[in-house]
Amino acid sequence: MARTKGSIGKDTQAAIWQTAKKLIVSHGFEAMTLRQLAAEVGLQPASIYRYIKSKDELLQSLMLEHMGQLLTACQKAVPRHATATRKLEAFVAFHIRYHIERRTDVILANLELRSLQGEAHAQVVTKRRSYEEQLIAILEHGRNEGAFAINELEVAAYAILAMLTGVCFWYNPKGRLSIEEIINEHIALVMRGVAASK
Amino acid sequence: MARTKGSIGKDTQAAIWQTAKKLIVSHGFEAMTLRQLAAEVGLQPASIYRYIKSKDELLQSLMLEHMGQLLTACQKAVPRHATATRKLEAFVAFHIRYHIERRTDVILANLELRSLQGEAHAQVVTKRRSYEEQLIAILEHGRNEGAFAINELEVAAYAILAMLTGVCFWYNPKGRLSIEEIINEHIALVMRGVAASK
DNA sequence: CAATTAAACGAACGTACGTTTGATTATATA
DNA sequence: TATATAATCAAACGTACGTTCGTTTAATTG
Repeated sequence: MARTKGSIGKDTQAAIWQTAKKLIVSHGFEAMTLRQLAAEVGLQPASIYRYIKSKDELLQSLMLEHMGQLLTACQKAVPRHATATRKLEAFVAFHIRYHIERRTDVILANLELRSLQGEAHAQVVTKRRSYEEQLIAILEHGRNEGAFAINELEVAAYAILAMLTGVCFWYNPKGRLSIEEIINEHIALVMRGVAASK
Repeated sequence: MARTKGSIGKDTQAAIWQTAKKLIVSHGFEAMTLRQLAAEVGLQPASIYRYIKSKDELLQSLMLEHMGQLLTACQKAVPRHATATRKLEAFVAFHIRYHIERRTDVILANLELRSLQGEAHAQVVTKRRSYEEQLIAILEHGRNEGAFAINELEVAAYAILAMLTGVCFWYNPKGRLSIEEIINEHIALVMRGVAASK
């Protein structure tokens, strides 16, 4: 056989990416083989190479794309002119919702950074830092306003991000709690955690 | 060559375990090769098999040992008869200190669970659950006392654990903050986050 | 000091991986 | 409808992996 009936490059490309994400998250990047990926997509191993340059480049694409989208989505979701309290609430809600809806991408980006090398690794780290700085800026704004009581902005930011991202690892779509309920619980924890006593 | 001068099994065993942890954390379990491990320890690949039954069994040993020690250490560190507030403070302090001091083990246990299979996987998950339940019990105690205001015990527990464990991933021994300072920041965040308003 | 055990070695095995090459069939274009 | 292009295949390459085997040397024991 060669070209198969009904085969369209765009669809195959999408299937490869989606399947790759799933396999990487469940087995790890190193443990996933291109043969396994090809088999799940319904191709021969060699055919993958019409769509990727190498296995490493596949991981790079997946991670850089995810980080880029996360940054732009965040900038849209958090209001630029508002109180720090409102900004922080918006940030928490955005982060949890975005991360739950793209759990696969998030887990991948968090667990496979060490499999990334060279230029791409540096780029991902830089983008992650940009994202962290958006939260740090909000916390600083709140401290200047007198609304937040925080000694160490960076520690607080890391703590909050770890807490929120952690949802990805236990969230169950069939579970008792809706995304909104989960968001509200976390908003309560975070806002009380940073709020200045009155 | 064969047996080398001054070679002692106990030392080699320890070197293998320690080096394995380091390599697994930095490259991932699947990416670490036994040849690499042997080379760093100063052995031929075959010699590793005097100390392990297989690569998989090595990971199992490392993870089960870590989880077991974590559980017993926790039970010693958190007072059995005290207010929920004191218990929670003790738990936060213990968790951060223990996790920072054994960052390698912790990162390994958190990132490589998916490389574990069968019986060992189930055992690790069970032990992790036991640990989570210790925190849940403290939170429930505090809610019954009226000291904590928490709607969802489990969500709060997961959130707190994620936040505290996150320290392992950014802590820098040469950084500006001491372990005590980091612990205090987190105690502040957590205690205010869960405290009932008076 | 002889015999036994402990701790390593060197060489090899089969397997599976990422990747390359060139041919083959389906769709799009003119 | 003839031609060009897109999408896949089958087969193979070299490499590196986990692991096994039998041997060799160092330390321990009686």
